[in-house]
Amino acid sequence: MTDVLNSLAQALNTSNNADGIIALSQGASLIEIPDKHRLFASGDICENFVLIAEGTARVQISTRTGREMILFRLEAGQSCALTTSCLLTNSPYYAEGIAETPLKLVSIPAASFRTTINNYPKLAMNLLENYAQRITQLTSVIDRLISRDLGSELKSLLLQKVNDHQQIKLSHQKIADELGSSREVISRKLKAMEKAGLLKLSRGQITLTKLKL
Amino acid sequence: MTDVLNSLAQALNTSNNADGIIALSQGASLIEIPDKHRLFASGDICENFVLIAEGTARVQISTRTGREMILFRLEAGQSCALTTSCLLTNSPYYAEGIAETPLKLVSIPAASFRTTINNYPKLAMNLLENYAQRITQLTSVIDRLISRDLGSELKSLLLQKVNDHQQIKLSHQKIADELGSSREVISRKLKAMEKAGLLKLSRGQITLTKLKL
DNA sequence: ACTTTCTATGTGACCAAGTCACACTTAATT
DNA sequence: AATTAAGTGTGACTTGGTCACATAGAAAGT
Repeated sequence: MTDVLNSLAQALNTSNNADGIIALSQGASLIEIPDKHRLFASGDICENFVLIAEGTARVQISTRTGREMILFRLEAGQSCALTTSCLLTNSPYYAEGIAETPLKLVSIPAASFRTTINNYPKLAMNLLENYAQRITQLTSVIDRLISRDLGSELKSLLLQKVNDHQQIKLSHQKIADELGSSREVISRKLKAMEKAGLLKLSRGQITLTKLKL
Repeated sequence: MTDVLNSLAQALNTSNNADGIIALSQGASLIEIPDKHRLFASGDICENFVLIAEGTARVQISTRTGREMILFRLEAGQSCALTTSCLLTNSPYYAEGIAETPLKLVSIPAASFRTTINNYPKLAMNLLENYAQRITQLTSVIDRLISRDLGSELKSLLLQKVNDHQQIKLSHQKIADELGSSREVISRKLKAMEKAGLLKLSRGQITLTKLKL
């Protein structure tokens, strides 16, 4: 149980709010999740409030045809806005959550969550700030989707993911998933950029030669 | 000032939390806005927390080429999630807000907002529930965008907007704006549906004949 | 080393939707 | 009646997504 408390304190950044932590911890449990595990799927009903104590996860949405798009990532100390949203509106998930590393989660049953949040403003504030971030991120995703300028989206993703040796170690499929596009389209765009001398392609890796923002 | 308090109480649904209302009202003001007025534009910095006391507004995003897409609408008693989000993350608006009727707004300067929200959990809870709704709506917008099945989107919009006489009184441009599409595309889709005998087109109005969900 | 089996990539054909440019039509105004 | 503005129609073109494959490279087993 000390683990749970520590994780909570660390995650919520509220060492000075022991009451809140104790209250929260009634019914709370610490869960360990392996890498790549699916935390929730589209259509699932949300039954627990979840806070990430350790690791990172991604939240993505996908189409019938198997195309995916990453909405945002969650780091330690963050709660999933979708989860809270589903709890508060009693609606099912629209998206799915996947562990990108092994995770430690603090899980609190919906019932305890609803009562606790009323008593502990710090938690509410933490959630609010979290929401604020997500709203901004979601709006920017929409902005990207509606603009449909895949070329520049691709460029900035490459620049964002490039390592110290001018390399990007991602398959075309992973890139497509990040951008909500399809593998073939990304392959073609990259091929064109290679022909233009901006980069060099090899299996599972892209090496930038001239590409600047 | 009584007006402000009444609006606040009504909007927040917190008649039993007079303290909060009074605290909030320090620096708060009641603003009247005419129909069609632009409340904020993309790139604006947010300086006030805003709560709708009366009327409705829409929040939309637009591209360079002039295409628009409605993200969600705000009714009386709701705060704009984008506004709160911008306040909390200190980031500019990504979208714009337009009055769809004459509005009465309660406006609270950013400074008062930040301090007040810590003291009044009810307000935080109200905002949280609001956020929860917006997250759901934004996610569903993304879902629609990524699926790109304009045909069925169009159908359900028509069914949603149809009046008692099987008519929809919207220009093709307005429909395109709701769906984030372009006028020409909507015109063509509608034309095709007319040829298929599902509806009848006339200037500024569509009459459904056979269309069912 | 060789074969099987993944996973990653390349490519053509086709389709859906957005963009551009412009014509045409109906309604409102002067 | 003439003019203006708003709404609609349409062709040509472009981008991006889908489908159906072919090919290539890596990894693992025999």
